[in-house]
Amino acid sequence: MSSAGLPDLPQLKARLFDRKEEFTDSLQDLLPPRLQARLKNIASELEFPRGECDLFCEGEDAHFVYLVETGTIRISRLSPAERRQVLAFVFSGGIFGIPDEGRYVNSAQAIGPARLYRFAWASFSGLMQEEPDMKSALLARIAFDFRQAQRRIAVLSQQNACQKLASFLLDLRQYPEFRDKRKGHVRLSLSRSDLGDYLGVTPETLARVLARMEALGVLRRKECHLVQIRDMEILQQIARGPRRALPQSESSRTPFARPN
Amino acid sequence: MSSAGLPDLPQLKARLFDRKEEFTDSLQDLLPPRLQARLKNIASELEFPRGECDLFCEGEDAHFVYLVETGTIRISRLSPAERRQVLAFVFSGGIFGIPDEGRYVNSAQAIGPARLYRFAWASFSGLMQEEPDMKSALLARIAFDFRQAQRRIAVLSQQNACQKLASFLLDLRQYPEFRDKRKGHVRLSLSRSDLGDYLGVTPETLARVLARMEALGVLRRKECHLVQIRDMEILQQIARGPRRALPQSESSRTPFARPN
DNA sequence: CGAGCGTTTGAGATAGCTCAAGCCGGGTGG
DNA sequence: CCACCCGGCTTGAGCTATCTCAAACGCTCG
Repeated sequence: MSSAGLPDLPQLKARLFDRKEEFTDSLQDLLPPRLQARLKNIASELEFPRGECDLFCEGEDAHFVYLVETGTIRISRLSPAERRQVLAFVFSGGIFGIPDEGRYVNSAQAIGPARLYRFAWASFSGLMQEEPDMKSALLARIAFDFRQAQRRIAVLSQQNACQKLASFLLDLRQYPEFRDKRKGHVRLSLSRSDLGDYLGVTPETLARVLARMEALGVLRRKECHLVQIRDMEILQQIARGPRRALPQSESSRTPFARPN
Repeated sequence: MSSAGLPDLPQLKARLFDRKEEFTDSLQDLLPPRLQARLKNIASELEFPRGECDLFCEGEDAHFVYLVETGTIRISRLSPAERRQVLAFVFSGGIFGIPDEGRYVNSAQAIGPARLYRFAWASFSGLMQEEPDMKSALLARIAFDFRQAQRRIAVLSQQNACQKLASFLLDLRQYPEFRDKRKGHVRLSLSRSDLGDYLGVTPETLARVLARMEALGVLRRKECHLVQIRDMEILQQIARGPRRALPQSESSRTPFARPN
């Protein structure tokens, strides 16, 4: 779009609480066909079956970068207290595995079936040196990921469990792979603990929050990995509302911040 | 360093809980002298007095990018519930104000005296198009910021108030501008609410946590913006420890997770 | 010297954690 | 085909860290 200057950087599409409907920022889409081809040239294609598959672990020497074609990749890190933090889920078009001083700083697993492109880091960075547009595309993508991370910072540190879940569900709707055929249905192809570790909440709390939302009529659990959003309006109100309602007064604004 | 491929990307130096002693990732340091000069050519220099100064607000049209020479910049965002989240503090060598679709997504204020370089976005991105190394440096810096954000995600969602404060203090030691002349002294040039909004904790809790740490002999409050670290060892243990100690058992591991 | 802001301390309320038990569904073996 | 078992999910009960509101304190600047 932006005619002058960088024709690539300003493509990013994430705002804090105002999500957009379309939401693609896949690396490929940022590249002209010629570069897509060059990229494919140095790629090897990987296919993963159902079930979890480790791709790499934090601390390992990093030889490859990955690009997601289909599926969901879990990027996580282990705290010294043995607790896992899920930093992000990477979907179609996302890139991951960029080294820091030659090593991976995070771990990555495919959860469920996935198709990936894998690039040797040497060829990948060589290609970037030859092709400035390649570098720009990566820059745009990382800037996008950075903004996503900033949104997560805000969500994690300000929102209560309900709000976090609501935010997550609203985020998911951006990704076509999660929308079920029937309108309003969202497929959670994640275990509760994956989701809990992502939202900074225990699986038990997650279950309770789901139950409460169901009681409120906001959603319905069809199977434990399929939920039907029944009231998008309220879901959004929940995500936007205050963490805690005013203790002794009307609960008019959000019917959720004070659940009892 | 890295001879083959990208001579710039792998320079990043942040690991999750294992901080390094030196910690510079300033944009300038990533540039050869020639480019530093070109950059300075398109810069205008800004000087701010003591006290808070707004640089820009989220939502505004973005015309400038900023580079910090000295001082501390607070990058923040307002949630729909009127609550401020401090996303980051930017120190010397940091860059901020990169637009998303032509707009700022965050707000920025100088807290305390500061010197900045300001670039018109058009010239800045033009320079990046001409000079691939410029683009690489920006890429490296944003990748660095991204990793910082990931660390913050882990800290915010796993750590309790004590741990967050401990982590913050340990982080600060990386930045020379915060080390007081006397060894072990750290100058908090931030208000308690700034720090609280950064750590996702109320100012009251922050005060209590400081008091507890003082009682434990980990640190001492000299003035309310100057603390002396008295036991670095324990401070690190606190930051690494579990969020909550095992309810009924020895408190041998960390003397802090269960404070009473 | 007083006003006013930022910090600290106190008291009570509460959301989310931990531990523990029940539940449900899918896969396996008889 | 059924019974069983196992892992993941849910529900329950109690506990605690942190929040909220409110008051005391103490600098700093008129």
